[in-house]
Amino acid sequence: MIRQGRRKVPAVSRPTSKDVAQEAGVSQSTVSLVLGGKWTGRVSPATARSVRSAARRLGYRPNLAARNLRLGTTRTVLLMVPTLTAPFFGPVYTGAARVASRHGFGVVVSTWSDGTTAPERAAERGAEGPFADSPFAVPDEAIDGVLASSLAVEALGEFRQTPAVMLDSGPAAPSGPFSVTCVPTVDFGVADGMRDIVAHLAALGHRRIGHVAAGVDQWTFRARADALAAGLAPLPGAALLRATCAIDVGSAKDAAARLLDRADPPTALICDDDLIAAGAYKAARARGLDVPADLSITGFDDVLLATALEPELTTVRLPAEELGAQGMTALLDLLAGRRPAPRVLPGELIVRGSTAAPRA
Amino acid sequence: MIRQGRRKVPAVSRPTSKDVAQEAGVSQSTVSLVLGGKWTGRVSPATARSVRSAARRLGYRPNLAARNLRLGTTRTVLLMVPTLTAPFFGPVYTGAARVASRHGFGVVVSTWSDGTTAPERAAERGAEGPFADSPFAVPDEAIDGVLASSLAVEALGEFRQTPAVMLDSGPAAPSGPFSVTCVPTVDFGVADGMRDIVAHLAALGHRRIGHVAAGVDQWTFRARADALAAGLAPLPGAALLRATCAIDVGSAKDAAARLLDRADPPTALICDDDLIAAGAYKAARARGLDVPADLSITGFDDVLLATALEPELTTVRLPAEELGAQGMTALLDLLAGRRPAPRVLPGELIVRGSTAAPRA
DNA sequence: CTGAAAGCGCTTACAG
DNA sequence: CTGAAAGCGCTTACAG
Repeated sequence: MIRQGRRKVPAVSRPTSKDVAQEAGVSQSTVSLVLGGKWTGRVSPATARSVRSAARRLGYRPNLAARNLRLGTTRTVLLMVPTLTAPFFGPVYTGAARVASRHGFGVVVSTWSDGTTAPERAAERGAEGPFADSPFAVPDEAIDGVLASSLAVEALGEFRQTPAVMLDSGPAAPSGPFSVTCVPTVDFGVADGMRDIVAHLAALGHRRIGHVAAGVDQWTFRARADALAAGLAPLPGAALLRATCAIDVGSAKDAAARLLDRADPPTALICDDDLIAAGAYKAARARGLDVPADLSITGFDDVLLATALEPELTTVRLPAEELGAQGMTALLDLLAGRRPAPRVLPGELIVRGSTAAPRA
Repeated sequence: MIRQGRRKVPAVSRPTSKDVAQEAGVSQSTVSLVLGGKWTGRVSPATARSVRSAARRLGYRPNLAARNLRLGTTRTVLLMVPTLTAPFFGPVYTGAARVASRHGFGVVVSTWSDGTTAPERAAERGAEGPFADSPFAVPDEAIDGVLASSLAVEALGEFRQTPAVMLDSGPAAPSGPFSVTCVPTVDFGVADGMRDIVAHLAALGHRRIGHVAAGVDQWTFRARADALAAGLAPLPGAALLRATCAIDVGSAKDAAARLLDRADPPTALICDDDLIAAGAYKAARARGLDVPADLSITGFDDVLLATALEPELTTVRLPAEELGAQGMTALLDLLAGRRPAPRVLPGELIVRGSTAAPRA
């Protein structure tokens, strides 16, 4: 009986394929063939039946570690996202896990801004487990591929050998150890979404626009800023004011306040994220400004919060769950030796109650 | 070279402990001893050094499948939660993953209400992978233990052999295949939290109280209802009205509306969840009621949404991340052969802007 | 149609 | 202080 330092061996050990073979009166190979679904033409139907019933009787489940060792595959994929505490990435996980499970793959997730930083983690793990020098909770040998949110570009260096797909990182090469051609991407059409927002606001009559921007140097936010500037440029008399903040309600409130407290405040606030929009609502309310009568506000993402706010938020819906699903599909393609084409998921402008014509 | 149906073998295979041994001019056993940290007194410091540097030079990472097979352990734990799309469980995961990673354990998560039901999943997996008859994305052989949200009680039957810890399921026996004594629990002090809410509202002068209750038959919600009734009972002239809903904003809005549209509407609404409170805000606004002047509203959980609402929500903070962390600590204790005592995490009343004295 | 055997990469008694 | 060997439970040529 194996006995590891801190762990008791289960009272009764689980049946193996050898046990099933014995029970069915056949060899281990036959059991493997039948249970692995590769028996047709090689094992008689009667034998197959008896193997199956023996397996059921014994409650046999194959040992995955053994299979993985033999096959050199783990059927596990790593999802790297900044956090699971904020609203956006839960659905990304859900979508990814859905398609993974459909193909017999599991998903483990690694986050790096949930309180602990990567280096701290490395130290923590090193303190206890051997070989624990990866900054991530999941060692790279345990996975077949990685699905990484764009923020993870540098971290990807860790997994140089591992097939990867980048999420929302833009069509250009991430500035890491990778070239364009080797990392497939799935992106949102954020530029189109921003153009739709600008067009919507312009049609309502807004000309002085404030941009409450996420202070994160990332393709997805640069693309938003660029599209906003481009969309506003042709409008006669248009002005663009910008304030930058972290992606949280408090920081966003402050940034919005800076814009609203100007001598010439904007009549509309375009926010890079729904969370930022929530902060903008607060800044408006604190100044007695009615949304949307005194101030129009827009968001990005369409997370649950967007419809919980009052009035409900006009925003661009980014299909987060679909991002996870498409990303996983691309990764599975890659693992199967195919070359997935870059994909773009269109954002959709959802007009709700937070936008209206500016006061005359 | 191994070659599996759908997967290419990596161009250059990863170095094994045998390669390291050769590079360092020692045996495989010595490599294992050194890298496993069990060498002191058994291997000379000089040899240890040379093994380490050989490992570094080759970029050696141990093969986890092999280690798991040998040790009969996976150092992986399954977290079963209803969803990762709603706000509460992200932090639970974060807390669990944090302590797990500190002990060299990984966490995989399994959700069952994210669109797909368990039986559907089983069918899906069966369609592709062999042996895929578990309803969960993670087969039970691949894990050492499970951390399960109370909603998962029936699902736990799947993992009869596996050490488990229940989260927020109450101190009594879950009505599944387990008895009290065999499943450790970590619970929230929801009854105390509810008592605090009632006391707070009563002190403000409220007597007609509406309970917008989650229509889920679960210990945590039954405990809230019981504590509410118990807290109100001694108050002279107190009345309790109840409406039931699903835990989403739309359903909650309808339930709150039913209470507010009565001839004798309540002056305060106690909601079982912050999401439900958001629905109550909407029902109030739709009727032109000011919160908190015309109607006080309280929530439960203190998710991000609570401070995004306007006015900010008075609620009971349930330390979700701590639940995950404590649960994982208990599970790790269990795996180490210890008997973790049941734990209760106190909720804390956070008074914000959504509660005030009723109108005279 | 079926079985005996090799081997995936580790860890750990055991023998020197 | 160090090495040779067994064995974890699978899958897959290979031989009958």
